[in-house]
Amino acid sequence: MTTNEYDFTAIEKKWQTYWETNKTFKVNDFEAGKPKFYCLDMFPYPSGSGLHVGHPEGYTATDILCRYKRMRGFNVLHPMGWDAFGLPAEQYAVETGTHPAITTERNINRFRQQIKALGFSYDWDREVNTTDPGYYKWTQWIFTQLYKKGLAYMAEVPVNWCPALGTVLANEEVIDGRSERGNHPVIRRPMRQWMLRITEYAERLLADLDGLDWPEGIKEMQRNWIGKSEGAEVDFTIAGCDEKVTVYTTRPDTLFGATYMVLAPEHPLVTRITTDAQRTDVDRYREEAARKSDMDRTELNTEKTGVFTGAYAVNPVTGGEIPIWIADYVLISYGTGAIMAVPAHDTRDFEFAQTFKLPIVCIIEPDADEAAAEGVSVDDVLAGRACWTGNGRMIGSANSEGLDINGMAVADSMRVTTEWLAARGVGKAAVKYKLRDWLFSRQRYWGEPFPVIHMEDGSIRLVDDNDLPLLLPELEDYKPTGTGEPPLAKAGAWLDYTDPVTGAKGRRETNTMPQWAGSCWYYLRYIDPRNERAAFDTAKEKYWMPVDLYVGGAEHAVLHLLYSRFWHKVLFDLGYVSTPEPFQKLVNQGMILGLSYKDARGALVPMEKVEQRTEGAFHTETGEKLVEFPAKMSKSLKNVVNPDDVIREYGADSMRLYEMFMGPLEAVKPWNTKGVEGVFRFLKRAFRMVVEQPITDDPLDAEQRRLLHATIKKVTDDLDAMSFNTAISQMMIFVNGFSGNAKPLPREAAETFVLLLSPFAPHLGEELWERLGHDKTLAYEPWPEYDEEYLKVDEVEILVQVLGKPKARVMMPSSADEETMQRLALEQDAVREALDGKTIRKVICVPNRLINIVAN
RNA sequence: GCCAGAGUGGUGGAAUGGCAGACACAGUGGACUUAAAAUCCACAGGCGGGUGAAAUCGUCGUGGGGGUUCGAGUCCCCCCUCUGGCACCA
Repeated sequence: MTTNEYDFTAIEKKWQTYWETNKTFKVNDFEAGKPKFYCLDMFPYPSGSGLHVGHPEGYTATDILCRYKRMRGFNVLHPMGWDAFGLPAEQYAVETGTHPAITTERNINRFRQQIKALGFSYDWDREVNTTDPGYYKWTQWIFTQLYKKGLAYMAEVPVNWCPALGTVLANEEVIDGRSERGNHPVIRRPMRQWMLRITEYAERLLADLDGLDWPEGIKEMQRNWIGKSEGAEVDFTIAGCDEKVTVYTTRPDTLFGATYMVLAPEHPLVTRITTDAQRTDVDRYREEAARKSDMDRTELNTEKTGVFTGAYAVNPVTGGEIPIWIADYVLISYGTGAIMAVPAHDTRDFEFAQTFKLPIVCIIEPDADEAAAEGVSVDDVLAGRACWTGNGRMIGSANSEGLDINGMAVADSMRVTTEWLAARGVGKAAVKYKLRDWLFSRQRYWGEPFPVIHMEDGSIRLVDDNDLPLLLPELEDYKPTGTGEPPLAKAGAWLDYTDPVTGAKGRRETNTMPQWAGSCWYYLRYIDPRNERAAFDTAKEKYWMPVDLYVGGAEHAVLHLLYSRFWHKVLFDLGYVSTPEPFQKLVNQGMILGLSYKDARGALVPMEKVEQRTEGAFHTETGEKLVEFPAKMSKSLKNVVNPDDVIREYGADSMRLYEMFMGPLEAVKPWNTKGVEGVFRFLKRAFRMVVEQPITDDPLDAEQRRLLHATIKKVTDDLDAMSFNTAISQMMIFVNGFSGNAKPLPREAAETFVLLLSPFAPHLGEELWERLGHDKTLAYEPWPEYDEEYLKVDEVEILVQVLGKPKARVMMPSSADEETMQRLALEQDAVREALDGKTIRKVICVPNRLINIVAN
């Protein structure tokens, strides 16, 4: 076995077996005297196509950190599991007749084997699987907790129905009117569905973002998604009847400019206030709007449409009557579903008013400078010919009942108006969120069954905790029914329920939970994965939580991360978890793009049609010269890189190292297999350096010691900052310095280097450690320390600049003071020449760096 | 349209306001070899001048334009391009 070849296949197999049989990475709860470090990867959906190179990117980063933290004395929790419910397995089942449970198991086995081949230091005893009844028992239990707390309810809601998938989708799963998965058309349709009251947590989900160490961009996306706005609700009475309409506005101060009102077509008041003369038009418009999908409603946003109801509302500040219209640019689902239109100062209202010739009254005189900068004529705005949404001075905004906000600044005028309205009982300050309640049911087979029974008397009963898990029934036919009825409606006897005591009958819920359910709390199950009495032990939870580092793709910025935070807060309120937030620090790894080329038109060319010649890449058919243009890996472009191939060719350590060497973890980076060869060469050199060069016990010389300690410092600092690429560069510099034909290698340098390298290339690290004469794993060896003293050098090259231009480079003692530096600099011929005939005005000395002489 | 993030050699990328291009990839030249692979050594931003060839030298250069500074890839203002997200949310 001991050869002087870098036989990565044998080495990697040997150490993977060693770690597995010795349970090297088994982690104990409550390890005394060690700080804890909970490091979490977003667990994968085990698809049929196996791991792609994007998966190991984040996993490698966390694995390096975990190995580093162990060596720094931390008790590290680093688990892995499977997010295995979901649509692809079910669709595959429909197509091939293979039960999803079978496909899922097969895919999981493949994923596990591929992940293990990369040598990650997971504690495999803590593996979880969301489709395991022992796991989803507790997903169902959490649902019952939500229900008991009043956070789960059923409602008839207009949903995103996808006929092709035979299911409804959450708003977040619909992109431009099509399904996120599969890109099928989605239409709106009312259905009775389970909803979760995430809106009740909107304020806390927003406020608690501030304390999280997450990328600013992700936090901002969540803030935008929650979409808090502050304003006022204002009541308008309807002329000639007892009804009133409440509108929501963020600008109550513009009430004097409200010249009409618009209700969403679905607003319940529309039928009651519409006059007979207008009824035909209104009904027709409402029907059209109902048929339109969200996509149609937003796509056609160039032209405003609407219909007059024939009714009038009374403006509470002016007493004037304003016409009430309906238009689909007002959404029933936001605010109160009704707005007061201020066309002079709102672009949408302005467009609508122009289309339908409605009055436009200016009540903000634009700030002259700002208007000029925007290219807007103040006269046009004052005359109602142009819209002004910028700053200005309130005008024409006073009434005879004590409200006068003319000339006030915006903040004041809003406050005064709201107070005036509140005093008369016709308005109040209000806060609104864009966030909607979470549509939580799906018409699918492969998901967690709801632990719910619909009793014959119409009541809803939860399955008793002792009867959980409610197992998903075996079905022959899990095709969607097409009617919106879920596949579980075909489950026969499974559906029937009879109360063992009273004999009351009921039918089980046939919807299943969305894929997000299982992933909402998996990080808690890792803490105590085999607990049969509880989802997790609270003492263990208290020990491990919160997650110290969570790494995954940015595609989960709002969905998974918002849902998880919501469930966590509910569990927190119920006393089951000890922290208000689950994930203290979050890092998003960037996507890895595939190598691809585009032609002169900019069209991407599949890799099979690209021919490499010495002068570059060419199209095999047209002969056209192509330019490199990295693109998302896809089957159609034939640029997908399979980790198995890379491991076979170069080994897992090279794969790991390359993924980290490509660039910053967060950046989007193109894959280039040539780059793997580069790090592979580095590992081979490192191997030969330790194995072939004679190891001596001689002390290091000053230069060697400096390089060794500089490397410890750089690698340590870079690991703390997660700058893996520059840490690897430094190790390359180290090897460039120490390797060489038969050059003696001091033992201290060899051992230290192996320890530094081991988190990155753990198999090679262990192998070299063993060859250096150690008989047990290096996984818990103390991390090397550096000494600043050794980093110092006696002499440094100082750049001498004259007027900022480099003129000379001079070796100077590193301790040289400013006077010495200046004296030595002025001795240089080139410097004297440059200063000839000039007077020195100023000398800037940067110790150990440069000296700049300013003269004229 | 709005909100983030990013633009540096042929390529990936590096650089507490202090010599831009570390470290790699691709490339070129050389050594070893019957040959290739592997390995090792050297060169390597553009332009110009220079030379047998070099060194040396000059000059331009971090998306574009301004500014602050002795000094800007880095800080400030404006603009352009790309990527991601949101999008009639009153």
